[in-house]
Amino acid sequence: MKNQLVADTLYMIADLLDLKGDAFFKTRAYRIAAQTIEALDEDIERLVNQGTLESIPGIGEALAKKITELVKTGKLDYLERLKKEVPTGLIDLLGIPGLGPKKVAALYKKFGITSIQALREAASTGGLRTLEGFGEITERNILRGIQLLEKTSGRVLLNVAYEDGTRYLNYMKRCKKITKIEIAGSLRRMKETIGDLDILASSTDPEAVMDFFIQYPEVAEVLAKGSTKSSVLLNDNLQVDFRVVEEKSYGAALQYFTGSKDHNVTLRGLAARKGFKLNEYGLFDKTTEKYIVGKTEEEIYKKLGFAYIEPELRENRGELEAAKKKTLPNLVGYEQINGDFHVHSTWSDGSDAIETIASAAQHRGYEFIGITDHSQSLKIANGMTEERVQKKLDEINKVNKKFPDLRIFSGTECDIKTDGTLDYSDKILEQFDFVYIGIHTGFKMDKETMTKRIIRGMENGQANFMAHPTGRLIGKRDPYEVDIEQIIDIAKQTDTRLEINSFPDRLDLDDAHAKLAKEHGVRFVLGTDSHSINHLEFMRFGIATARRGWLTKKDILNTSSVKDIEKIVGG
DNA sequence: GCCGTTTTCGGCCCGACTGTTTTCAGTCG
Ligand SMILES: Nc1nc2c(ncn2[C@H]2C[C@H](O)[C@@H](COP(=O)(O)OP(=O)(O)OP(=O)(O)O)O2)c(=O)[nH]1
Ligand SMILES: [Mg+2]
Ligand SMILES: [Mg+2]
Ligand SMILES: [Zn+2]
Repeated sequence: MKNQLVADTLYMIADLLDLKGDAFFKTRAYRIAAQTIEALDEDIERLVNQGTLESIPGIGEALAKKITELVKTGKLDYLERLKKEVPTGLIDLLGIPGLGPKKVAALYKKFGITSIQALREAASTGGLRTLEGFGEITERNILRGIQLLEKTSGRVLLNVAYEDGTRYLNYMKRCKKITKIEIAGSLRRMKETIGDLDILASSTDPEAVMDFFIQYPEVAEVLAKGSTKSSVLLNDNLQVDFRVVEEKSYGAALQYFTGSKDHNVTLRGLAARKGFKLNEYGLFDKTTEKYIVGKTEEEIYKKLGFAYIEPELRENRGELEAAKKKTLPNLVGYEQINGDFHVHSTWSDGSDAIETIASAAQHRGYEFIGITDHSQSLKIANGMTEERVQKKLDEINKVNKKFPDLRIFSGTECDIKTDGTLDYSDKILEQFDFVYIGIHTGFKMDKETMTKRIIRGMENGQANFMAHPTGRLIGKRDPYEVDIEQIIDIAKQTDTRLEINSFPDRLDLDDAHAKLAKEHGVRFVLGTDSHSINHLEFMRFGIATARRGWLTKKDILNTSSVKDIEKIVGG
């Protein structure tokens, strides 16, 4: 797929045009198109060949022409000419916090600075202050910005941000001046990675609350501090943005601060067309400026003609249209999960015994737990030989008797070998209550071979669930090459449920693929892939991913009763 | 550059904090 290449090229053009000082709305159009293409399920090459690029919102005649040239020739004349005008090194400088296109362009025009190294030298020798709009403090801030850029690690996994956020919130709740407080931003939307934490509070004494906010012991640096808004950097380099408003604005502020940005921009645009003004202080009459509502999110969406939209859906992926038509799905709830299908025990590479896992599962209020150890060829993970399988089944029977209120399902995470056959004979597979199949070795295959391999696995007849269907590890490993649309079709045909693996660095299927699969009639299971009982809590991130994929209770087997699950597996 | 049940031209979300400025531009949320 060339989608990412096309998107990256459009982002680059947008940056270069910004640096050139081109019209803001033009560069925004490039970014919107880039974003749309990045999120596209379809192969852009197909659209190019069909000549249907312009059917994509945000792509018109001019962009379609450029994209077509890029996809067909691998080059884009327009970009080559731009690069001659604007050095691409300037794009790196845009990554420095506090520096935008105007300042970077000024630095280039006046001093010929095109690299971070050159900028650092100029700033540290006091060489920038002669430039209009630049002073001593600007020089210091630039040096600090370069340091921040170099040490900051980018985005963090959802669970890391979740823990940081929970700790900060617990600290803030000790502030007596706060009447309401909660997490907003991408963490409230439960996105798979988080760029920074966003926290909202209401108070009649914002200054006192701001002081309390920056007193948090984990704060390494205060980046900005005002009466309604402050930002800090934590010791672990995560940034935290904090806003304080009055209670009558709390709902409007929560709506604003939860985002996403695209959702907000679209919603505000629609509000304006109806004669309103929407900002973080409330919904106002555009002409009289009169406050209409703002205390709760619900009343804002309602006044604008929308059903309430759950935070996980606010990505401008069609939720506003659905909310208008009142066709939003009733999302699966965080409390509706009765158990976990994917847990490793000491029989393979898990660190806890089956009985320990059972006890932890019961403690979580689960009605069932599925023990899924690795299959025989996965020796590196202590995969189980067929003889050991028998012993493990015996143990599960015994432990089941000790836990009358918990059903322990005997499962397996059976490897799909490179030729698409499964790692156990049918005779063995039949003895498990359920069978997960998955790819664990031989990731580097061409798309067609990998797709055939997985399809053969699903068509085996013994497979119930497909584990982590794309094999990605967020920030560490790209998904293997696979035709996900074909996998989805065959999953539907063979009644193989696709997993939403809930381990934070997997979240696989991801939200967008889950949505796509659901639209094709596929059903799902959630599994944490726990290798220790401490991982069982990752279930919430799998549920979040399911919600972000517009899934409902009935899409997910884990919400069923043990009796109903037994009709499908383990029967 | 895109887009259209008020428009094919003229809009395109709206506001806080900072530094350098004497009234605001730039950057960021
Ligand atoms: N209306 C409006 N709201 C914005 C804009 N930029 C950000 N916001 C709102 C929506 C965002 O979710 C929220 C927090 O901003 P962040 O930059 O932290 O983004 P977010 O948390 O969504 O993603 P992140 O994981 O932090 O990158 O502020 C904007 O340009 N306009
Ligand atoms: Mg954020
Ligand atoms: Mg933020
Ligand atoms: Zn596993």
